[in-house]
Amino acid sequence: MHGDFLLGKKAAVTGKRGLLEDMVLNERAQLVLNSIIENYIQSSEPIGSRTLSKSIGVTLSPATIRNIMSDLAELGYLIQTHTSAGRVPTDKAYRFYVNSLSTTPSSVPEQIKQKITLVSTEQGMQVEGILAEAVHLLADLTKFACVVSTPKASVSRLQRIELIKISEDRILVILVTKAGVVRDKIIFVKDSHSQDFLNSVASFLNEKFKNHSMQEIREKIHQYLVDDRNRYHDLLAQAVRLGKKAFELNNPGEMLIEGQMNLLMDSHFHKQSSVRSLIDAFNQKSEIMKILDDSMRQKGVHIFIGIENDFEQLQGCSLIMTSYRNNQNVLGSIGVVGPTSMDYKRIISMVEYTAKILSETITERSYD
Amino acid sequence: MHGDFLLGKKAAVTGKRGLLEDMVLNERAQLVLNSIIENYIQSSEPIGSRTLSKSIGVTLSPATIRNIMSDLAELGYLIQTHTSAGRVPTDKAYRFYVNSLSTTPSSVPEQIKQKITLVSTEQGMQVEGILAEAVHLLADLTKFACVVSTPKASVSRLQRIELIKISEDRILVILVTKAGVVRDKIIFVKDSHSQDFLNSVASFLNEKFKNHSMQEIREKIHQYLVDDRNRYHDLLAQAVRLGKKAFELNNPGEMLIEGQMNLLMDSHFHKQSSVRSLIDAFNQKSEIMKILDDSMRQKGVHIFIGIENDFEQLQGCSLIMTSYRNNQNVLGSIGVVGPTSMDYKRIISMVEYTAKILSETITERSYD
DNA sequence: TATTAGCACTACCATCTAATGAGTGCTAAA
DNA sequence: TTTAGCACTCATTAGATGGTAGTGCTAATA
Repeated sequence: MHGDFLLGKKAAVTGKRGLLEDMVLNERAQLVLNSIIENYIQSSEPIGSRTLSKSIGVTLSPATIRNIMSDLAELGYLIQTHTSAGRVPTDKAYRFYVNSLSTTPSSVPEQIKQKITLVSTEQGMQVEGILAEAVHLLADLTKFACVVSTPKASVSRLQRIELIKISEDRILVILVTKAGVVRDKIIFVKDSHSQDFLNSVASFLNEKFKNHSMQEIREKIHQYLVDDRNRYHDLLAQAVRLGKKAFELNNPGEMLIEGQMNLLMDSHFHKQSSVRSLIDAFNQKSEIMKILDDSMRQKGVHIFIGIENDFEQLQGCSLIMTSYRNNQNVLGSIGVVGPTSMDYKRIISMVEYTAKILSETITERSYD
Repeated sequence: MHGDFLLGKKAAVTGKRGLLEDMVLNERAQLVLNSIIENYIQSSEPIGSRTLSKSIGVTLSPATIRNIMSDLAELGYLIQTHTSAGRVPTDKAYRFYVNSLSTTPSSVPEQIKQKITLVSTEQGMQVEGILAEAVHLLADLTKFACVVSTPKASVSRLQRIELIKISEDRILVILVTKAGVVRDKIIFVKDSHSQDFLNSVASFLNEKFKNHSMQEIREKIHQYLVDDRNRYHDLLAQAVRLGKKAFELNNPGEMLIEGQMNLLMDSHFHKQSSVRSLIDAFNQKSEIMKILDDSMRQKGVHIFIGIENDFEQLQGCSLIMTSYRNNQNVLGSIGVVGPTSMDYKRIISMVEYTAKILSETITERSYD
């Protein structure tokens, strides 16, 4: 088998070719591969041996490069669109590239830093407005599609609850969280309550639960409910009953998408007929929401390259996701959806920095 | 000058060719023109005389039709993409077509009626959620882009105001309108107030202004401010001062857009390089907002065909807009953005019917 | 033994050509 | 007034061609 000589010392020593975790590309192969990837990211065109032999730093003849490329192809890092075309990186290659990037954290160019500022905060805007601005900004800078999830109410702590009588059987619940998010919903009740009574209930709930997380509150209410002692106390009993409904989480979580049109303009998607599947992808918000939720739970930037996406319709894309937070909690996540051949270095740094600024802005805004 | 014979009796009698309002196309010309338009709407391809002579009901030879077409072209109803191509309707032709449609109000096919139902109302969703569903539905049915403006706070009447202390200098204002819209914003104050005090102020404002429109409230507050008598009453004075800030309208009004991607898929925009300008159009939300606002003030369906749009970037599109309302007020508007060659009959009826259902749903939801 | 030069081969791409066909305008006949 | 006939136009398509950028393989070289 050819290709063996690309493997680093470890593999050479062990000689076991099947053990992939022990196999490392040798230095020259890495150089060639990275060079191909970076060239391709720039030009979006298949890279040939001659082109590469010029652009690469080291002097290697086209023929040598051809040998290396041939082996890299055999290992699954490169493919050819047709026999006489140059080579194009595979998802596996991008993964390799991105992994090698992550060792050296990229710095954001000062020029871009200046562009990433959020002004909405000055206009008395609420969290949602700030998120809208952030995602718009990111879409504008990257020229890809960007998504952001709105803060999960469940992780945030209660600032205040209001109960407003709408009709005999409807009550408007307004929840204000410490993170600066205002959520409202209608609950339906069997017995009519006066607004005065609702005020008492609300002030009871406020007193009892202020600064507690929604999760905690739900648990405490559950405890109250199973606890017999409270039955004789009418206000308490009603408060708990209403509170249960009020704090039930039933909003599936929302997200903002911006710059979908950018993607459709992108030549990578334009050429392929994958446009349709992209559109479908963005219409199925629940799937994208799932990805955003996942990357909320992890630290740092999270990257999904092509086939790595669980969501099939996005397997032609790469996703770069990260979370944002206030000083207390991780609130949600923000990220970019673009072609697999995106400029990872640049985009990662932009997403990272935008999330940082967003976190700072929202922290400022928090009600603590 | 040829073409004269197409003009109806009126014009023939007066003989004045310059007076366009007196000039009417004769019956046969109308038949041909409408036939061309309907054919083109279906096929999206230039219509030739032979094709038309077959599809048209009356027996007219291709040659005759050619003569008529030639004259219609001269009058500005048709153009050719190149000398030996069939004819394509102009914006003027669509305007003629749409005007002739409006005399016979179109009925919505039962099949489509069934599809236009809003389910979000069952899940305790608020107005914004219902709007989101409506616009999504419309985009899905029409396969074009759809927009809807959220209810203007100013036209709606106050249900309740809440003031929540956030920090020493920030107060969260929550406005609940009768239309079922909850709006929140932060106001900044110089002097710190206790939450108790804010509660008093809020209950004063609620008592004083409940059921009044925001517009009225602003006027009344203005009166209070210029009225000297109130200076001695501290609570009142503070309430008015805070109320002024709280009721200041500073939200530019929001809108939801859905199905932009549909447009980019549409062959009409794909062929032309007008895609870029479309993207720009949707990024400049203020312009679209203006159109939505305008059509809020008028009754019935409002149609803008191509060049008729004031907003230059949309001059390659047609817009079909109408307003929605609760039982008290017109709240906002909803509509479709599509190619000028859209199936007006179908789309108009869909927009009309969706707005009707939306109005009914929101009326049900209103807090009266 | 690793590298390189040379060569035959492949497939895409832009350009050109010719044929096709749908359409027009014009004129003369019905 | 309508229609048939004819010459003409122009977009589209299919083949043909040369150029180019790439490959793989082999033999020579360091």
